[in-house]
Amino acid sequence: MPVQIYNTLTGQKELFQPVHEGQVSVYVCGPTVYSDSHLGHAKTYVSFDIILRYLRYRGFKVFYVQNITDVGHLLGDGDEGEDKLLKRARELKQEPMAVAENFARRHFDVMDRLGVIRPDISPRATGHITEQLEAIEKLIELGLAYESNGSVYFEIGKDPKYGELSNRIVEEMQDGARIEVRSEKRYPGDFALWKRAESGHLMRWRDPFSGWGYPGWHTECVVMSSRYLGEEFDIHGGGMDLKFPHHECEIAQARGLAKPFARNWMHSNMLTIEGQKMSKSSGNFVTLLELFKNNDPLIFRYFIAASHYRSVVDFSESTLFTAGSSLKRLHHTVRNLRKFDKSGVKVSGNHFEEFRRRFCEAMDDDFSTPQAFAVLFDLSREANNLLAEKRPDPEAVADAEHLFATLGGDVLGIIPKDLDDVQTDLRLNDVMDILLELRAEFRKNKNFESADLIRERLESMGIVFKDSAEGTTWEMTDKK
RNA sequence: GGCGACGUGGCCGAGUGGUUAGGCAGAGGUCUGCAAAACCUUGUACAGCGGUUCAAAUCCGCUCGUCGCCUCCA
Repeated sequence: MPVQIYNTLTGQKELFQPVHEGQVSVYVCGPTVYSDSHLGHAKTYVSFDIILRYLRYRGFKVFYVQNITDVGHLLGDGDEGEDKLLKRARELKQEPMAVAENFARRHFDVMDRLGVIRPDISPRATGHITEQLEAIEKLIELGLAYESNGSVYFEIGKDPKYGELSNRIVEEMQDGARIEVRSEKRYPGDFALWKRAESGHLMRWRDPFSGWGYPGWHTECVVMSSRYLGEEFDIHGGGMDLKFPHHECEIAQARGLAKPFARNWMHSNMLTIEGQKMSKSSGNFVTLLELFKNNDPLIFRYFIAASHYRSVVDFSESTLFTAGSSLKRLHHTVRNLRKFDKSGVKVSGNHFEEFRRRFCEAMDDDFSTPQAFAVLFDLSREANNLLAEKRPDPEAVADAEHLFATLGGDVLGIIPKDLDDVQTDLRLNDVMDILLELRAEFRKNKNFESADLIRERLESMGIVFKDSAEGTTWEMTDKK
C-alpha cells in the first residue's frame, strides 16, 4: 500500500511519489522568533513531526528543513507599521539578534519537551540575505518585480497563475480587502520582496536599491528551500494560515524564477481555544511554557495527535484532561507488558501483526492519526486480555510490547522508553515504604480507621494508593 | 462580498450507499474490609427539509448554523 497525501495545490489526496526514489525532502515554515512559541506552533510542528516519523518508519530517508525567521516583519499591513522583532528588542532593551537567538533557543527547548525531533537544518533568514538579493534582482530583470522608493515589490498581475494555491482571483481580491492609501505599490496585492530601511532601523543590509534595506518575508523560504533541498522537492508544509498570502507568494516567485519547487503542499489546521482562534488581541493567547507549568507536555502531544492534522482542534481544560485519561490507559498497558518476565524471549512478529497492518493502513491514508490511535486502543485491550490469562505466551507479550514501542513510541512519540516519569527524591520511596508497612499492619489488625487515615491524608496531597492482590503501590497524581 | 472547512450518540472524534470505529464520561461486573485504581462488558448517532435509489447518516439540491482565511500570524 502506497502512501497517499492530501495536496492543497490540487485539493485531493494523491499517491506520494518522491522526486528521488526512497527519499523525502521536506520544508516546513518555521516560527518568527520574536516571542515565545504558543499552542498553535505545537499543533503544526507535532503534526509534521509525526508525519516525518511515519515516513521514516516506512523506510524513506527523510531530509527535513525548517527555517527560523529572525528578521522582523511589519506589525501593520503593507507599508506602515513597526518591525515586530525591533519592537521586542526595544521593549527588552536587547540587541535584535540577541532577541531572535534567545527565542529560537526557547522554541527548540519547548519542541524538545514535546518530543518533536529537530530538523536536519534550521536555516536563518538573516544568514541568506545574499541569496535573497540575488533572487530579487533576477525577478526585477525578468520584469516580475519593480523598485519603488527604495523598496522592491513583486507584481502579482505579471503572474497569470497567481492565486492557484488559495483559489483566489486577483480581480476579486479588492473586495473586502483594505485599500491602501498612497501606496508605493502599483497594485494593492503586490507584495514586498525588500524594504528600504529607514534611518535607525537596526537590522539592515546593503542593497543595490537605496543603499540599506531588509528582506520581506516571502523570499527567504523560496531561496532556503532551494538551496538545501534542490529546485524541486517533495513536501512544503506549514499552518493553514500561511496558505495565503505567504505560500501563494512563494509559489509566484518560484514560478517566476523557473523553479519546479514543491510537488506537494501540506497544511495543518488551526488550534482554537474554547472555540475561538488564539490571538493576542482576544487575550486567549497561551504559550507552551505557560502550559507546561501545570501540564505534562506528553499529554499535550497526545491531545494534538489524537485529531487529524487537517482538522481544527479545540483546546480547553476538559479536552486536555480527557486526553490525559486516554493516554494513561495506553501507558498502563505498556507498563504491564514491560513488567512481565520475558527473559530469553525474542520479538517474533508472529503475534498482533493484524494491528500493525491496520495501523499502517490508517497512516498511509493521509496520516490518519485518529484511526491509528483506535488501533492502539484495540491492541491495548487485546494485550490486557493476554496478560489476564493464566499463563500468557511470553512471545506474544514481547510482540505486543514491541508494537507499542515502535508504533506508539517511534512513530507517534507518545510512549516514552521510561514510563516512570514522575521524578522523586529516592528518599521519598523509603518514607513511603514505611507508610505502606504501617498501613498494611493496621489493615491486618482490622484497624481500618488508622489505615484509612494514612490513605486519606496522602490522597489529599496527591498521592494515591492502589491496592491489589499483589500488594499496594502508590502513585503521584497530576492534579494537586 | 470572495475562498475554504465543517455540522455524527452527554462530550471529543473516525468512517461509510446496505455489516463494531476509538476515547472520555455513564451503567453493570471482577477484585476489595471499604474506597480508589485497574481490567472486562455495555446503551444512546449521524443539523433540518426535499430529491435520486431496492436501500442514504453516506450521493444531489436547498435552508439553518459553526469555524478559518481574505491584514502579521503555526
